[in-house]
Amino acid sequence: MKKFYITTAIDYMNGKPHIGHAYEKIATDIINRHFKQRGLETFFLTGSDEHGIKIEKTAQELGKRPKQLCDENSDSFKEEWAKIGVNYDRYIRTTDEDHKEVVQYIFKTLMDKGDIYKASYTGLYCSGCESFLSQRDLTEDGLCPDHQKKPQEVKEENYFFKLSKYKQAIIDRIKNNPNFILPEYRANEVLNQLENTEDISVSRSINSVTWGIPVPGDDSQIIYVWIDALSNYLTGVGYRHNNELFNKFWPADVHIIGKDILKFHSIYWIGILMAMGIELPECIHAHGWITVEETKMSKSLGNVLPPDFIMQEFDLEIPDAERYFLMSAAPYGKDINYSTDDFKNKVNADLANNLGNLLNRSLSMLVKYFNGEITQDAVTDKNCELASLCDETQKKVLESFDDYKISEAIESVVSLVNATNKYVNDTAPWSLAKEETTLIECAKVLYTVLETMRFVSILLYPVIPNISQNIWSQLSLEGNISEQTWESLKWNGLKAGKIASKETVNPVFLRLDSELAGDKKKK
RNA sequence: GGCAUAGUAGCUCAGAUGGUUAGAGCGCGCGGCUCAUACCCGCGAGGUCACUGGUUCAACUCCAGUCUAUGCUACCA
Repeated sequence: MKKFYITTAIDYMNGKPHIGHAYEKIATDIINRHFKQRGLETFFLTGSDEHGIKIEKTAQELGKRPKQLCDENSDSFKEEWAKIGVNYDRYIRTTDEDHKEVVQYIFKTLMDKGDIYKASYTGLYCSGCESFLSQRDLTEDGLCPDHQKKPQEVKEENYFFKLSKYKQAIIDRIKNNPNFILPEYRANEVLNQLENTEDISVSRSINSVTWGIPVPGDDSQIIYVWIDALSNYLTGVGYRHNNELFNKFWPADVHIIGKDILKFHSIYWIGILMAMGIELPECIHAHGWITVEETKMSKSLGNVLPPDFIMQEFDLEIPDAERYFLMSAAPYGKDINYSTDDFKNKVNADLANNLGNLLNRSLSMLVKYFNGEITQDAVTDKNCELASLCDETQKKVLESFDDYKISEAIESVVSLVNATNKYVNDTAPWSLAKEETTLIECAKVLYTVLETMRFVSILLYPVIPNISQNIWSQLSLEGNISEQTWESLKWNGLKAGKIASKETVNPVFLRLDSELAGDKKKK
């Protein structure tokens, strides 16, 4: 069986989760669910990045121990992921024992190999922050933005990674693999940055950071958080601790990350793997930001919104609409904007009016004209127009997901739904039901529509799992929709028999009432 | 400052290798249907394809420049 290994970035635990974190996890979850449907054995890794000076400081301010802060925050991340339907296989924490071992092993191996060496480092040190600042952290006057003081030049012994040694190999890798970095235009940025790449410092003095993994054999140094963090992708699938798992899943098929950390993944991480002689990931996919009502979210603006804020705003019990909007509003990779109106319009139009109403009208007719029963002679063969459209649609969905283009996949299914609504209008089963002679035609039309709905529910399941399950149940189909694979996408999956009654037909997604939304907004 | 990407209907966006009247969805107007979640279907209005030049029989599509937005990077500091 083929495998599929997908990861998210691990989130930094010095704060609570927000919608930006959620966007990435949802995208990853959707891709993962899709590939599982294809019959691949999948592994979905997410987790938290827990070391470093900022966490140490935040914990101190709150009067907590760093580990305690991370325990609390990682719990709230996990809670949020459960709320929005993110189903991962492992939640890794960089404070996990197996991870610490892996990081030290990597560091030691590279030291032995000579790819990590000791050298002195001159940096700008702010005594207020108790840490080194880079040029770009400073204000225009060269002051520390937090303390309004000029940082001092301090010399420190550090360990360095010989990144320059792998520079050319990284450049070649990117140039020879057009899909290595997605979206493609980001690859240029990375190549640009590579031009000026030098060896990087991979440790910090214990005098500036204590919360981290010590350099093996040198307790005066702490391993740089990025080396620590990036290695999670190895630990997460059992590197050095579960060979069977590791051999099955490594290398990663795709790292889903934000555009802000592309450099670390496509340069540092690739360099380290090359130095370790470990196979490289297939693809690094960088997504854009979410803006809310055209405003960038930031802590300083105080407009950081929680992962489920859309659900909260509209009092939604399931995350489907939020997932749907975030993934269909813009192509993955670009920035997307959330606005209450856009959300309402999009979700009402696609999920309630087109998808939900289609199921509702067709099942209602089945109940009304046939007592909810599909008779054997109503089962149509696959030569009908809609059947071949279902076939085309699944091919398009497959192609879109090959390039991780979620919004494109959604669009294909939505146009199938629209075509089905048109089909119902054109064939007018309510008229066919009036004459005894055309009753069988009516039955066939309804079967065709409901069978199409079965396709739609499977195709959209990765995005809207709860709504899809609801459709699945209302069609009285057996089993759970999460177990359905691409194999189920064959015409005539819906069998003859009584599948619905007046009581079982219910809207799968109600229109968002405009007045209700208005009230909520005023709060 | 350098490099990159983008600028297409009111809004969100599609538009390989230049070639008939520039597309979709939403919104808007009109009409139809009545099975349905005031839903669905059809028709229509609406665009100097950022701007200016150029190449070409022909440019939204190629070239140059300008403006704007965004990203990466640099330096000034």
